[in-house]
Amino acid sequence: MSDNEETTHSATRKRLLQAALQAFGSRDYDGVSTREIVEGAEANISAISYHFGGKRGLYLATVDFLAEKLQSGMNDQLEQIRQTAEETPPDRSATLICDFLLHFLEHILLGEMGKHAPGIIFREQNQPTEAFDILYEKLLAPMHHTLALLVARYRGQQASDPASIIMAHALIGQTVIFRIGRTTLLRRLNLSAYSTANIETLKNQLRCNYLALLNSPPDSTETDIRHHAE
Amino acid sequence: MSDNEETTHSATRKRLLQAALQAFGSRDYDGVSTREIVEGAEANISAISYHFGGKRGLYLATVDFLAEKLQSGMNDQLEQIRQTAEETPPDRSATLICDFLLHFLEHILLGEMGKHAPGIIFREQNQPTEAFDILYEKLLAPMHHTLALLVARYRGQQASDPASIIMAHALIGQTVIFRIGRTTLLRRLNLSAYSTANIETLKNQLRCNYLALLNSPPDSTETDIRHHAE
DNA sequence: TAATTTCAATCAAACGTTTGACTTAATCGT
DNA sequence: ACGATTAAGTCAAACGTTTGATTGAAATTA
Repeated sequence: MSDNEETTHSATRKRLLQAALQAFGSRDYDGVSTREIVEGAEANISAISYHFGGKRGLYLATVDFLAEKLQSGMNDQLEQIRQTAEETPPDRSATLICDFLLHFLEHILLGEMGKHAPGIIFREQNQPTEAFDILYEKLLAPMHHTLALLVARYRGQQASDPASIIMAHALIGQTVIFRIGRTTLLRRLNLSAYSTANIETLKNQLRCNYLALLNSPPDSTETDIRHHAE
Repeated sequence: MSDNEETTHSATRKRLLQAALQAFGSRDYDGVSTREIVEGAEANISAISYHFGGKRGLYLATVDFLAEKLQSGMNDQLEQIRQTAEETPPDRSATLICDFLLHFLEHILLGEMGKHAPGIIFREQNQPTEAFDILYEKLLAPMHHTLALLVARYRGQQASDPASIIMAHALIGQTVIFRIGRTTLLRRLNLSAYSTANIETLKNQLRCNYLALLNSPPDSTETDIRHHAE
C-alpha cells in the first residue's frame, strides 16, 4: 500500500504539510487549529478537507511526510552500514555504532529534524495512534534493527536475541535523552542552549559511554524474555 | 510563596485534582476538556473556576499536586542515600546508585506514577511552561543533584563538575528510556506489555549498564563545558 | 469546455467561562 | 437562646468564542 502519496499534487498541498509539520511538531494535535495551519501555509481553510479529507488526514499525512523525509536521509546510511559491517571484522562494529549514533545526535540537537520530530515521536510513543505505525515502520524499526545487528555482531550474539535488542535500545536511549531531557540538563549546567562546543563535549562523553556499554560483560542472570511473549 | 496549598479545602477540590491528573497525564492540555474533568470528578463545571480560577490554574495545581505526591515518596529516600553515602566508602556509591535507579524504574514501569507523570514531564521538557519550574524544583533537580553527588563520589570528581552532571543525566536517561520508548521496545520484542519477568530481565541488564558507565574511563578529550556558559 | 483548485460564507458542535439562584453552616447582635 | 446575617460551596443554565467541516460559486488550468 501507500504508493508514494501521489506526487502530482499541488503546491498548496506541500505548503500545508510544511506548516502542519511545524505546528504539530511543537504543539499537540488538539493544540493546533486548522485555521492556524492554513494561515502558516497561506491557503484557504477548505484546502485541508480538499487535499487531506480533514484535520486527522492532514495529521497522518504530516507524520508520513516527516517519516519519509527522515527515512530518505537515513536509509542509505543504514544500508551502507550493514554492508560495511559484513565486510569488516566484528570488532569494527563498535566504531560503526558510535559514528552512526553521534551523527544522529547532531541531527536531533541541531538539525531541522530535531525541531519537529521529537515531539511527534514521543507523543505517539506515549499514546500510540495510527500514526505510530508509520513512524515505526519507516523510522524506528529500521534504525533499531540495524543497531541490534551491529550490537549482535560485536558481542557475538544473535541479532534476534532480546539481549541485543535491549542493548540497541539502551544505546539509542543514551543518545536521545540529551534531546528529550534537554531542558533539565541545560538548567543543571546553567546553560541556555547547547553550543557547538557543548555538543563536542557531549559527543566525546557519549563515545565513551557507548563503548563502555558495548564492552560490558553480558548479564549472567539473564533469562529468555520471550518466555512470556504475547 | 506556596504555603502548602491551604489544606482546608473541600473534597471537590481534591476530586478535581485527581481527575485532572488522570486526564492531563494521558492527553495534552488542549486535548482535555473541562467538562471531561468535572465528569470524572463528579463535580459541577463551575467548580474549576471557583477553586482554581480556570483551566490553566487547575493544570498548574495538578502539576504541583503530582510533584508533591512524588516528592514525598522520594525526598526521604534521597536524604537517606546522601547520608549513607557520607558514611560509607566511595566505592559503595555504585550500589546506592543502582538500587535507587532500579527502584525508580519499577515505579515508572508499574507504579501509579508511571501512568500519569511521564506524559506531563515530557511535554513540559519539550515545551516548557510555568509548570516545568514546579517539576524541576520539586522532582528533577533533587534527583539529578543527588545522583551527581554519588557519581562524583564514586569517580572522585566534584559534584559540580559538568562531567558528573552529564553522567548523572546519562544514568537517568538509561533508565527512563525504557518507559519513554516502551512502545518501540515492546514491538521489537513482540510483547504487548512488560511482565514482571521482563522487568527482572531489564533490571539485571540495567545494573550491568550502570556499572559499565560508572566504571568507564573519563573522557580524555574533555573540555570545560562552562567555557561557553550563558 | 471540462476538470481541478481556491475562495468567502456559513454551519452545528464543543470550548472555557460566567451568571445568579440555591443550600449549608458558621457568626453575630440582641 | 434565637432569628438575622454572612460566607462558602454547589448547581443548572446560558454566555460569547473558537473549533472542524461544508457549501456553492468563482477562478484557474488543461
